[in-house]
Amino acid sequence: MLNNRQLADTFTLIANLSEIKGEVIYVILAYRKASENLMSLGREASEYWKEGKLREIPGVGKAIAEKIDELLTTGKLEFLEKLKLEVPASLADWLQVPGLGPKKIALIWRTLNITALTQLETAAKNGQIRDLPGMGAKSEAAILEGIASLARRSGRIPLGRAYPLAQAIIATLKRVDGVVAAESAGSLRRMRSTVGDLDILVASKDSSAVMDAFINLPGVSRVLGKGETKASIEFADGVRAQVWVHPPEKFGTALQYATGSKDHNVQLRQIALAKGLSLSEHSLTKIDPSTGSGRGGKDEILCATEEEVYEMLGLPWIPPELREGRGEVAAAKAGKLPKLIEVKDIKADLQTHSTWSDGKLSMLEMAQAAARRGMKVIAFTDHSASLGVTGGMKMEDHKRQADEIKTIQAQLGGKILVLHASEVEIKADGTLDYPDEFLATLDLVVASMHTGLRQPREKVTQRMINAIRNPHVDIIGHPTGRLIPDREGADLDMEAVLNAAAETGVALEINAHPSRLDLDDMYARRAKELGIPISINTDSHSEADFDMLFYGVAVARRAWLTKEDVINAWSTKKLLSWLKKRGAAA
DNA sequence: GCCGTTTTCGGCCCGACTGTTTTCAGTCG
Repeated sequence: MLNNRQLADTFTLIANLSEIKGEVIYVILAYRKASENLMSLGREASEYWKEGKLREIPGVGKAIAEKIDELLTTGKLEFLEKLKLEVPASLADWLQVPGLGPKKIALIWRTLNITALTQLETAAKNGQIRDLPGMGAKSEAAILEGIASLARRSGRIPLGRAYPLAQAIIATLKRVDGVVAAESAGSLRRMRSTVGDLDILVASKDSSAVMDAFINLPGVSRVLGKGETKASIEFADGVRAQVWVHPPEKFGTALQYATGSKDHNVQLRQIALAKGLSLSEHSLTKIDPSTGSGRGGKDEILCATEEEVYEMLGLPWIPPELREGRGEVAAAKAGKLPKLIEVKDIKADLQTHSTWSDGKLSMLEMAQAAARRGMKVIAFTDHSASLGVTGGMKMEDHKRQADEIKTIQAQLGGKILVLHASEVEIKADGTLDYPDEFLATLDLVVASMHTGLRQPREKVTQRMINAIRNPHVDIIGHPTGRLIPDREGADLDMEAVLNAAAETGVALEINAHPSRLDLDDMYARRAKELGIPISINTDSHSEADFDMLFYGVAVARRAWLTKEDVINAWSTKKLLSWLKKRGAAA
């Protein structure tokens, strides 16, 4: 059974090949839209399919629904096979080359009759590109550069790497004379778990000073472009960044525009149009009814802040994490935006590790570090025995750990409550690492999978559901086991997993470590719909790890979660009573 | 190919930058 990613990849391929073929652009946009929507769907499309409700998926109409049906029934798609005969599938890879688009690809392919990326490289080296109509020596060099940079780049950049880098760039740009403000934009500001490049927006009247500072940042290997308002660079490791500079009085429209997402912006522009306004990164302009076009001059409305932009459209300001075109504009219109959870709402960290397993610090040091960050509760979830590489704890070790907790609790006083817990392994055979009688003695149990993640869907799903059904388990840790950017999560039937969680009331974790961010925002949002409590934990192994919390909160915000949805934001009293009730259910 | 408080046909965001053009096409976000 194909999952959403595989379906989405299929429609992206159709879009890419169709574009090279020269299909009308709106057909291509429709396939792309369907692909994006499949990727951001909280449930498997196959579930909709079983219910005969494929067309309820946004962007899926008659034609695409039929294609999904064929793919899920037969695993193949006649339409795509025919398309590949017309346009070789390897040409789709060429689109990855920066500066190469469908038109140039079609021109080169049809004229030189080559289809492989290596052939393209050879042709460019042999000077065969420069003589094609509309091309020149520079285009040829750009293609070679593009292919080389493709080799350097390893796909999207994990947020955990992009965020600190962007903060450093912003700090540098803020020191440039004349700079009033500098902020991240794009998917980075929306806090997606991976970003394509770093987008940064600067407010200043003097754009050239900013541009100079930008292209001279340490580590810059190439300047990809530089104009009056926009410049783009590549670092030696292949990471790309671009900066926009706008005068302070236009910063609101510019930041709004640069933050996206594309979908969100399209919806805002439509609202603007309905009000007789044209929204651009520069301003809102009244549309002249006689020409249908915007006019500059006195009809221009400038917005220095984003709040003003949204206000002009009759909307409350929408937090960037929600701006994915997933219903936030309609919610804003209806006054039904959620009051999103914030870092300061988090009062408990329910997955942390100490020297009892693979943590770097003692429980006392960890508890003090957590208390310094405003935590009122910390649970030590040192690994269970079977996870040998982590120095997992044997059952008999827990007596001594419990004694140590009594001692440090006395030292810590009322500053922070220490819970005796465990991150117990969901073993490959589906059983838990400790027997139920022992689990019942712990304050809190997190159950996680670290091994056997590549098991077939049915087996790994059943294994997860076993753990969810164990009444002693309170939280499922990093449910899919994905690692960004290296490892896809287990092939879980997430709808079945979420339904089981909804039945038993177990909490699902959003692991805040930027290499995990697991659950992701789509599943976390679906979990909320099903009434499943969420737990945001840092999984800290050292003091610095506690500062990763905001990444997890960002995922929760992207999932529309409020503090009521997250057990770590509950009062200590409510949290303890929830834990007690779960114990009593056993 | 999708969609509907412009509703079953006719729209579908739009501006910046680059390289090739001598007024524009292609790419990108």
